[in-house]
Amino acid sequence: MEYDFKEIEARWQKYWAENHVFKAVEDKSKPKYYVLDMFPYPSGAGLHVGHPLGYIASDIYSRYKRLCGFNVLHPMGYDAFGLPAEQYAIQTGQHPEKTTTGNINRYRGQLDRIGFSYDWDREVRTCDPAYYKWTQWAFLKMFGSWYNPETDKAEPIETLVAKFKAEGKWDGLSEKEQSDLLMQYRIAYQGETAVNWCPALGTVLANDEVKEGYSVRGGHPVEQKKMKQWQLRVSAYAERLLRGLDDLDWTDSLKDMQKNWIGKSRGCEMVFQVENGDRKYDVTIFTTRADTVFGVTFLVLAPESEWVEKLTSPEQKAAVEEYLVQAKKKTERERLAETRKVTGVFSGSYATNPLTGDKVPVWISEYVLAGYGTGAIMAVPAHDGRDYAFAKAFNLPIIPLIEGCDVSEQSFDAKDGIMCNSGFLNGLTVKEAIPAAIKYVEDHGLGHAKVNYRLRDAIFSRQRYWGEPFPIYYKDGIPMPVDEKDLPLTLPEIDEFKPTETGEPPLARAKDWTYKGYPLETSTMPGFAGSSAYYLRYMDPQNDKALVSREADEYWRNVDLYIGGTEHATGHLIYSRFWNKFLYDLGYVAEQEPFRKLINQGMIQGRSNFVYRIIGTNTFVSYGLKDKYETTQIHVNVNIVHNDRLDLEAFRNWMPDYKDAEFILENGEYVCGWAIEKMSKSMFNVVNPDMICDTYGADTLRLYEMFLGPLEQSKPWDTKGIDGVNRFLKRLWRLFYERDNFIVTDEKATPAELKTLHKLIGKVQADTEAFSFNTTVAAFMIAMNELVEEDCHKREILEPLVIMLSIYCPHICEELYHALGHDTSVTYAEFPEYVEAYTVENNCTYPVQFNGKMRFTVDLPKSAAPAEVEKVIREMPQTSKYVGDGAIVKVIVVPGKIVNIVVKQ
RNA sequence: GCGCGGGUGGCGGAAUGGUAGACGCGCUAGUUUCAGGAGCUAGUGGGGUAAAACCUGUGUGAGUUCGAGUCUCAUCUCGCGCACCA
Repeated sequence: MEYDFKEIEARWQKYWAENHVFKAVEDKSKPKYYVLDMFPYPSGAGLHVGHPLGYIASDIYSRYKRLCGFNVLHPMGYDAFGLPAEQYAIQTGQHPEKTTTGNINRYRGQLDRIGFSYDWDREVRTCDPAYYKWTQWAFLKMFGSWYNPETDKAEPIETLVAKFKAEGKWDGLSEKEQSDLLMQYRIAYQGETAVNWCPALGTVLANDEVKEGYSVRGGHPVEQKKMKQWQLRVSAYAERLLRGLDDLDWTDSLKDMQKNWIGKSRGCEMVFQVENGDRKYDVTIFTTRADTVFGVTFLVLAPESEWVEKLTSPEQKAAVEEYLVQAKKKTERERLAETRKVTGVFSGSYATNPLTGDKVPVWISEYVLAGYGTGAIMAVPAHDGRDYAFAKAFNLPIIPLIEGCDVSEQSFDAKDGIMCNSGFLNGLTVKEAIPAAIKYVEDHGLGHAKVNYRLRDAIFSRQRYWGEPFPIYYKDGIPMPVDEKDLPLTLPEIDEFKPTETGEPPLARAKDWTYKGYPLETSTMPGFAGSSAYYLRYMDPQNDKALVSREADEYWRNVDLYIGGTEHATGHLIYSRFWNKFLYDLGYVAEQEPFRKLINQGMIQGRSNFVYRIIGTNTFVSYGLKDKYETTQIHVNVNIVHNDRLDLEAFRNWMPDYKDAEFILENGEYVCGWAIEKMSKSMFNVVNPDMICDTYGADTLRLYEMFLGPLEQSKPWDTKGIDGVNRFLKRLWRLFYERDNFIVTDEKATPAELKTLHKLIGKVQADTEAFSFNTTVAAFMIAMNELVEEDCHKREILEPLVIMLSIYCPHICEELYHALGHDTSVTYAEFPEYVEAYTVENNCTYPVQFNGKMRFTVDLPKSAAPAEVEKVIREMPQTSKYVGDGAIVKVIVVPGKIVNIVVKQ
């Protein structure tokens, strides 16, 4: 009987589905384990071989945990709202729901072939009204809540109203005024800010959706624009999001990314009095270097700062306005490109240094950001590189404040040295001077210590169709929440998916888009809305009374292992944590943090192949000979290349242009060049998992993806290496079958066979728990080589082997497990127990004393020549003069030969 | 500029401070087969030898150690993230 993977895989996949083998049911008698993949956006291109990498890893771990006796929750779903389906809809008129459903079905088909152990009964789709009901529900909760700084958590807005009433600030306000007041406190609020506007997409974008001035999706230019938008008060959670990282089992690099994004900085706000003619204003600045206040030689305002208008003198008005116009015209991209170019304009007014009484000019410059701190800074050119560049460009004074520093060429930014020219701070180190200066400022009522965060509130509106509608309507212009009982507020049908002629979002096209006779909000929610709490929904996906029931939530709690790409570090992974903390504050979920352990799988890159066409001909020259000709390098479809050898016939048939291609061969073959590039259609290097499943089977695919290298590393896909793991499975099969005969016996295993097995058990256990899947696969191969060598066909060895291997190759192992006489799925088997005694059985440990003080333990195989060992021990005192009392000496011996002496304290 | 990871054969990659290159691909030779993008056996870092011995070897340079791919410092280089955040 041959290893017929196609038949085997199809049969067991059907069996698993029909018997709901992977169904997760709350079971308080078992410990839970929640393994989650970042659910995919179902794009039109389908899966390539890089996508399932993380899914395979999480599946292996899920199956491992099941064998270890855990009740495993391992669900899957789709992040189904999003721009590409909508862009496609605009071009073709095809409803996004239709394309999305089509893509989901295609994804499901591809996923099913790989043999994942998902509980598909728990599938969620973010575009399903039964699902986005709870996205809208969470939004309503955020709209109806505020962040109470005293209790340091979110609370219902009613507690704030009560507070206002008690303070006499509420009664007497009009309905509009009350709404406006509360809007400044709500967790989900509407506010006017500078947003990333993408004209090509016709929508605003969040900070993490923009990269280097272009939209992440589509790569269209993005500009800054002031607009009224829905926002989430993520910034209120900055400190908790930062502190929460400490308890998480995430990589340091990912934590650093989040820390960086949150951007906490401790400093001090200080008030400078500014005179514009005879009018006086108090301008507050933010600085982390309060100690340098004696070196302030000017102030700088952000161009968008509200102070600009008030502090511009009549004489400078024209110049300032000219500058503002110039600054506004620039796109975000141009600003970035001119990062080091210094621009600015004098406002005409002067500020008084609160410590020295000196008068310094107030300038306006782009290098100060309106959105951070107070939008105004005190400039200390001697000790800040940016201020220095500005001072040099506009010829402003530079006062050094640290003994012995040289500021003739560049500023001295380091935070060390002794202060000088600084009044009462003279003689202190910088590290002493900072708190001393802040204390002085506070004591004299000139300002106060202040912590700032770079984390901004999340822009939550999108001017698009294919997203969750906001459950908000406008009563005489006042935003009002839709009643909870009327959720979900489903997306209306519209005839076209473009914005309206007047530039309104597509929802404005909907007929009767009203609630209680009032107009509804026409924006929709962004992509991250639906993905922020999906892990909670999996716990209780059919519940129509709550996002998740208390019972389900208290059993599953949070995700124990989350696997996904690093691209979500500052988007989804921040928003989800925020969302979860908010729900925690209101008592809806049991855990503060959603994802306990997180692993970022690396990208699988493509391996492109090239052919070399001699210029002006249709002749292609083999790689080794190409330097003798003038050639152009052309991408060739990797699927018609094997081991870098071109299939000439397939090449001629590939494209009409190559029908009559001629070849210059080396050794009778056409050798292609190659390079590692991103896997993409345009480079003809996309490898489809379906194709691998057809040729080699899902078990081989799973094994090979893990074997490629460490999970977290990026690595190239190279189909040619797959033969090795495929061979491994064929050899496994041959341990069970010889032709049509089942050859497994009940014979007792030999010590050598037991050693092979238990070495493997130990390695599989340790490496799987450490997520080192590539070395685990290698361990299986080593064991296989030994078993083939030993010609072992014994149940005692093969059964535990099959159980362990089933986490990697479930289909073939299910088949073999049943062949061994079992009638339940291998999923319900137990992970074999590791017995150390079997693996050290061949070694001897000799404790040795020297001079009655030292003890040597000599650990060596039996086969080592005793005379040789004795000699070493005798000679040791001479060769090991460094050995102290109580040291343990270990002699490492390979058969017959002493290799090294180890000393351990 | 700041922060975080990496540099090991022809390739992907292994190595609790202790035989560097596991395992796999590729390659070489042999063998088997009607055939194969098939199976089996042996070899495979470089130099050296008939074969051994031997020499050399983990980006570069120092250091710690009886012993360093691994630890420390410096340096070069690649990748990623943030980026006028005061």
